[in-house]
Amino acid sequence: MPELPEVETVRRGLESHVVGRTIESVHIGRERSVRRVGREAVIHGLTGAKVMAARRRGKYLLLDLDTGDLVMIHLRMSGRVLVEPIGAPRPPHTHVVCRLSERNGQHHEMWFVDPRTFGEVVVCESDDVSQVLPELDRLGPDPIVDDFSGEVLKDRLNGRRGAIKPLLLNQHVVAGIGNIYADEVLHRVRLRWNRTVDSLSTKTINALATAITEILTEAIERGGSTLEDTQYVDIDGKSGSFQDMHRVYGREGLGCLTCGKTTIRREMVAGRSTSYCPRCQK
DNA sequence: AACTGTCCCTGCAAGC
DNA sequence: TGCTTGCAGGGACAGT
Repeated sequence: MPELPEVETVRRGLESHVVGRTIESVHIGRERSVRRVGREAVIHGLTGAKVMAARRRGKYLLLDLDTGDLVMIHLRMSGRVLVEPIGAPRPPHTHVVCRLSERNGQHHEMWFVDPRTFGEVVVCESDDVSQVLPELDRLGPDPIVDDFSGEVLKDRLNGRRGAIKPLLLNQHVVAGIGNIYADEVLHRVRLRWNRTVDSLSTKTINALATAITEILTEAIERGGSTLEDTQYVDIDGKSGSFQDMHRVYGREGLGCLTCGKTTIRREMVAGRSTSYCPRCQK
């Protein structure tokens, strides 16, 4: 599933392949992918616009256009952004196609591909961002692009109750962590998913913040995690390799790589599968 | 205000 | 073999 490291990998691809180019034409194959503002607004907003920058906050990709408009792309569960030469066969579920201006004698298309159609593409005027994309204003700090530390995390957890894992998944607390990295972070800090916030010492919260930054950074360096089912790939269609470093996620029934003395257990927590080592994580 | 459960959607794997 | 069922999951939303 695309989480912060996967989205960051896509952002870097956009930076090298799309920033500086003009979108010459747009085709929308499925209305649902542009449901928020509609087909006409996306076509009108993108056509003829030059992409000036590719940014990211949490799992949200943001493209600044020379027209002053902003593009938001969210991959949700199964979205992909691909850049391929004109004429390359489009995969099933290619819902948005942008023809890019020539570079080094080559024309390319940027595709938004999304089998499960939870993802979306939004285009709006910069002045209207808060109105069209109110969730951006509610995001917690991004551990990579914003200042982030144990102090910041403690502040974000202040006033919140309950189990730590759902809070790590809450984008209002910290932006960018999803199910895979929540489980991996908790394992590194040796915390069970159900540990309550009020049971965590300052020292533990500091360690949690450090693990968040470290794991996300390591995952970015490896191009994110590509799982068997959703087949996340980067903008060139290449897989990530951080899945090889997972110590709990997707390892149910396998031996714990940390203690080597028991097997990884999995249970459903708030509708999400949760993997942990019952010996290492207390 | 902040928590929990439900829903959106498709592809795939497991089970009968 | 071919169907049905369950699972994967981010985030908006409704209900508490």
